[in-house]
Amino acid sequence: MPESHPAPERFPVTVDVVALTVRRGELNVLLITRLIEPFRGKLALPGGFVLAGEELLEAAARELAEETGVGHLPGHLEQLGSYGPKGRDPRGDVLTVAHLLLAPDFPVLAAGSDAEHAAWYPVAEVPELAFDHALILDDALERAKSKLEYSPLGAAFCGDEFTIAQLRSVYEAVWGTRLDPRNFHRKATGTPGFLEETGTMTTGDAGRPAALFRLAPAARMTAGQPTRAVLNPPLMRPRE
Amino acid sequence: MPESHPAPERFPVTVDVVALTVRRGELNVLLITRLIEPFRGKLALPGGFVLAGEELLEAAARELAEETGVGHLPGHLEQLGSYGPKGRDPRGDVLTVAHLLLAPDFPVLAAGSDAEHAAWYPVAEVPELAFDHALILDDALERAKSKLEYSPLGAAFCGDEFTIAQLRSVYEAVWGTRLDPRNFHRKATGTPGFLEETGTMTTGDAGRPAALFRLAPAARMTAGQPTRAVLNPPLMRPRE
DNA sequence: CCAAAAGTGTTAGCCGTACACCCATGT
DNA sequence: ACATGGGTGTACGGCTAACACTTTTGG
Repeated sequence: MPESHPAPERFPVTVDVVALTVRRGELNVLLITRLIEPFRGKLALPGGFVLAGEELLEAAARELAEETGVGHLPGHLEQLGSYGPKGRDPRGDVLTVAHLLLAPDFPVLAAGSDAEHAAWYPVAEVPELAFDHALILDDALERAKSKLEYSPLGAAFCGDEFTIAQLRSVYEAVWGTRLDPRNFHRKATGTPGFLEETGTMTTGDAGRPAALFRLAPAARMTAGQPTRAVLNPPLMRPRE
Repeated sequence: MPESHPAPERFPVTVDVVALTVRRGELNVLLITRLIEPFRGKLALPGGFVLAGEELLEAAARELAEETGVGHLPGHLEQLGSYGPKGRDPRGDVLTVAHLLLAPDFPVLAAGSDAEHAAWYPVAEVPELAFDHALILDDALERAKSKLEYSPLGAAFCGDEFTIAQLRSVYEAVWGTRLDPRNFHRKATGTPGFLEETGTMTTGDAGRPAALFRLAPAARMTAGQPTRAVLNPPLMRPRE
């Protein structure tokens, strides 16, 4: 923290959100189509300016709500990192604090605002993005992959209750690998403090009904703060 | 990225640096004594305003140099995370981007600037800090601990050349545990792409001379960017 | 010779992987 | 009956943890 000898420069500060979900077995990211310059017509991450009196997470949650129409925070939101301020926006220096949302598939407002239109895109098919958003997306994907190894946040992609197979398909989509259903089942159910059985079963699907699980209390959020609980030993993603 | 309907708020943006080193087997952090209000007389992390045209890392490196007198970046510097802007400074909203430096023990300028005086403090004995710096320090310590598990950055605490025992003492200091010298030796030297022998040996110490190592090329920085190389399998810290 | 630290060998047990096998439902 | 997916048992291999032991220096 400095004294004020050099007049403190002030920067416009934005928040961007990399919202990830799993749809039909594929990892998807929420992108908006820019209807204004710069980068008009290009895809970009949802985001916007931090307003006076706002915390970073608040601002990210607000921008997400404004651009998708979701009523409340649909999943787990955390800070990813900050980018800039130099050379990322042709209009001038802007610092952006990127955020990562891991959420179940939620509907985005069909008719976006007058300036932007949001939709899900499979990450494997994302075209060129505006600003430095391709870099931010890369970092977000890497963060998501490692989050799944060491934290119970894979469940953030599912609803409140889910089967082991649904959870496994999340891991497979995010990591881009196939996992052995039997070993995954044993590992997920056998990790203390991770899952708890609801007692109910699925029905109507093909095959034997599956037990429904939810996150164990120790693995859930604590007072709005992301849990520090760790999966130990980790669920390891196959390396290459 | 937004259109400009709401006049974009502009924030003063600072960078703070949590500089960690290992001295005499203890993890130490660089702190400055504040000579001006607010928090006059209290300890704080070194840091200061981001200037126009600066990147975040540049600003962090500049502040570090200004407050310690080091000529060049003495170790590995990376972004930790952003804090604020609300309620962290009594003078008004300030966004700060915290950084983490892992470095060998380097001397700090005895006579600091007119406003601040920097020195190393063992992390176990850090008293109350100014602003939200205690929170930032906690996050930095946690980050440092996990960095050692998955990256070769433990070596950033050592000089260019070091013995396995010196490297082990880094792990022990950061993790606050004792490690078996024999198993650590095997693991460190046996991990492909981590260390390479210099060919020279120490001399003059008690006991058998030790071989000197340096980081293998694959584990070093690439063009100023922190390496993404990963220790796989990780060097695991004992849990509890 | 003794202490001290470096480095190697060896073993037991845990855990991840692979895969055979049984269970319970929909059609 | 059969297909489909849920769930359990089991064996092998690699890795960690624990520790006995040898090597090489300084005092």
